[in-house]
Amino acid sequence: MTAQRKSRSGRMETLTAWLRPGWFKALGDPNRLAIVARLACAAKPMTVSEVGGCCGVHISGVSRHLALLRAAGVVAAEKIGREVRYRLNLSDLTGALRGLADAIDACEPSELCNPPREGRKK
Amino acid sequence: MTAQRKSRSGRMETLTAWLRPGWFKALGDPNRLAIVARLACAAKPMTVSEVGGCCGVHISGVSRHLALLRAAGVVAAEKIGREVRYRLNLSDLTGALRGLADAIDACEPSELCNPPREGRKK
DNA sequence: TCAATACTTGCATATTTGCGCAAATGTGCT
DNA sequence: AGCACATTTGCGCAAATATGCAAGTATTGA
Repeated sequence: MTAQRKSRSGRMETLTAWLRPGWFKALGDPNRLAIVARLACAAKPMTVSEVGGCCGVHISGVSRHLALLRAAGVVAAEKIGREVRYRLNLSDLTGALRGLADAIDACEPSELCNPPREGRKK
Repeated sequence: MTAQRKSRSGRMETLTAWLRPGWFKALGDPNRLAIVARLACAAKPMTVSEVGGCCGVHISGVSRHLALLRAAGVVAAEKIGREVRYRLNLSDLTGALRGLADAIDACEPSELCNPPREGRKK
């Protein structure tokens, strides 16, 4: 059993569980961040076309960005008729941020933190 | 004056101030995350060679990763003799994570969140 | 049924990125 | 000075990524 302890927000966590490259990678693009920002301030879920207005990218690119954010768990999608409404995964997102912060604080100089593997081939 | 309010952690913040692509990009690589994890659990600052053990990458690659993390403000470096000791920017890191979480929570459906520009040309 | 609308996906292209190797730089030691 | 060790940097390559355009798939409405 690895050393863990109650965090500020009352969860148990291990650092590496929060260190997901794909998650950060999803947020590591200016246009995707613009999309996230746009969704964060939206009163309600937005369609792809609506979201598209926030960055000067072709609608197909926006669609791809949203798909990627969805795959990373940053946003959620719901298909309604011929349109798809995207919204920020609010609690997951803030939960991940605070969880990671807590995990870093709670990190003891003993647990060997092994790298998450997910990236390129070599 | 844009709408802001005291956050859970007592700071004032705007969402876009925390949404820095370069920061997420720095953390969006498996090997760099491994490095971060390694440094997080380290009792004291580590040299490049020491850090290198945590991921199967040539030492020059590790050096580059650390330089990138440093440029992003994730780690700090101190040159001591012929070696360079890297450590996690602990408070900055957790502060950014919680600050962003707070900013997202505090985000009102009114402030237009304009995209941070930093990425590729077009 | 037909056309318009909303979104996704295949493809080609340009750019970025991660990597190893070798050379360069910097520092300590004898 | 001469040498070993630590780190950085130039270079080239292969893989990944972002993007636009065009074609494909649904779905709505006339």
